[in-house]
Amino acid sequence: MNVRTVCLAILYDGEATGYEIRKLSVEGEYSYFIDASYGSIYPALARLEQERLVTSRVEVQEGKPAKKIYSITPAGRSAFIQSLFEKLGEDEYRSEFLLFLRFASELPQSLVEQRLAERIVEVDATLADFDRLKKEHTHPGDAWVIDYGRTCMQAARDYIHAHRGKLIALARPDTGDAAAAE
Amino acid sequence: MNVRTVCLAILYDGEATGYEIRKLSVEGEYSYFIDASYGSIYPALARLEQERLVTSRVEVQEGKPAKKIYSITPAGRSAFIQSLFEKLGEDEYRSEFLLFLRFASELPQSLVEQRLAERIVEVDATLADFDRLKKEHTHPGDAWVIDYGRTCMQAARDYIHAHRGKLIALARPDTGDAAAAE
DNA sequence: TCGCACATGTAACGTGTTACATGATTAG
DNA sequence: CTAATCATGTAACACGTTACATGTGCGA
Repeated sequence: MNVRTVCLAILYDGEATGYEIRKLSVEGEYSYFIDASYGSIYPALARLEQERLVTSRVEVQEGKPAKKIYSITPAGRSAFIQSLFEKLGEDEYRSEFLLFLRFASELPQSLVEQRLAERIVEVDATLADFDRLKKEHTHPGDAWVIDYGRTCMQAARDYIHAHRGKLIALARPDTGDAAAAE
Repeated sequence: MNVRTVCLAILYDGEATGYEIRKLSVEGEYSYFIDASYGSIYPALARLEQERLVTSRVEVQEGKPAKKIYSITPAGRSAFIQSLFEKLGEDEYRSEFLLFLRFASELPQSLVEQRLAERIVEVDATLADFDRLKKEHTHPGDAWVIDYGRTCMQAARDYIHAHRGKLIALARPDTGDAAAAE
């Protein structure tokens, strides 16, 4: 899933500027799909405009920089939907956190304990964010997808909570200093 | 989490060749962390050797190409563990499947139904793979991490199974042809 | 005999990030 | 007065993938 596709998906639901798309992709509902920067969004939108899949109009504002508002064209809509018919890319999950936990036996107990506690707090925050998102959702499929994410997150949270003791027991008892390597 | 770090993690548990590392990262237990190709692994190993974090020896074989077996050095071990003390990168999850489902209302019922069914089969295969992995695991933290993955996958599977009807109901009734794009 | 498994490596290419350039307004 | 928000865009860089180059032995 590239920035291009995400731009089309966002514009499918309504107009937006590059600035807004970036915000959605970092903080909004799309942050669970991608995390795009300006350096990728602006060129992607320019290319989509060249290909006539989106159009733009400039809105001058007083006190603020001019906005370039993008809209999806009928061709853009059908290209996007068409892409959903084609073979989808595989889901991918990358977790440095899990790599860290895998090496719990080589790490100090206090660090493992701290990271597990932090993670529970983070997951709870994400769970709360899902609730906010659910209130704001516009798309009919949104609620389903948000609840899917919610269910997985909740399972992760419960697992960590229930089994963290086992991992902490595996870790190296603290020695006062933080020498754990070797 | 880059290829470099994954190479160190794999070599932490024992010697391996670039060829084997790639296999582990694509089919093996590391495939849940990364999916690296030769084009990234060989240069990464060469660089790690330059930095003295790994060493290599060549093993000539009859009938097969010579192997270059890499081992981690004490400096490599401590550099890797040290990296786990530093702030970890965030987990990331990218799913074209969820993007697809979000647009269920724009897609034909039969396609949505098919993709959901396929996904259940895939998740079941992954679940079975976790069981295989658990039998083969060497690391003490492995079992915990595998069960974590298992728990999340199981929750995803159950959710899809229980709620798929809702999404299918949202989709466009089939018309015979596959015209769903506006 | 066709293609896969073994095995290493490079070059071209794609895609995205970070940092830079620019600049007014507003909230603390 | 300082930092953040709004707003667009480019250039340098990092990192990874795909395809190419090379070659043997084995099973279907």
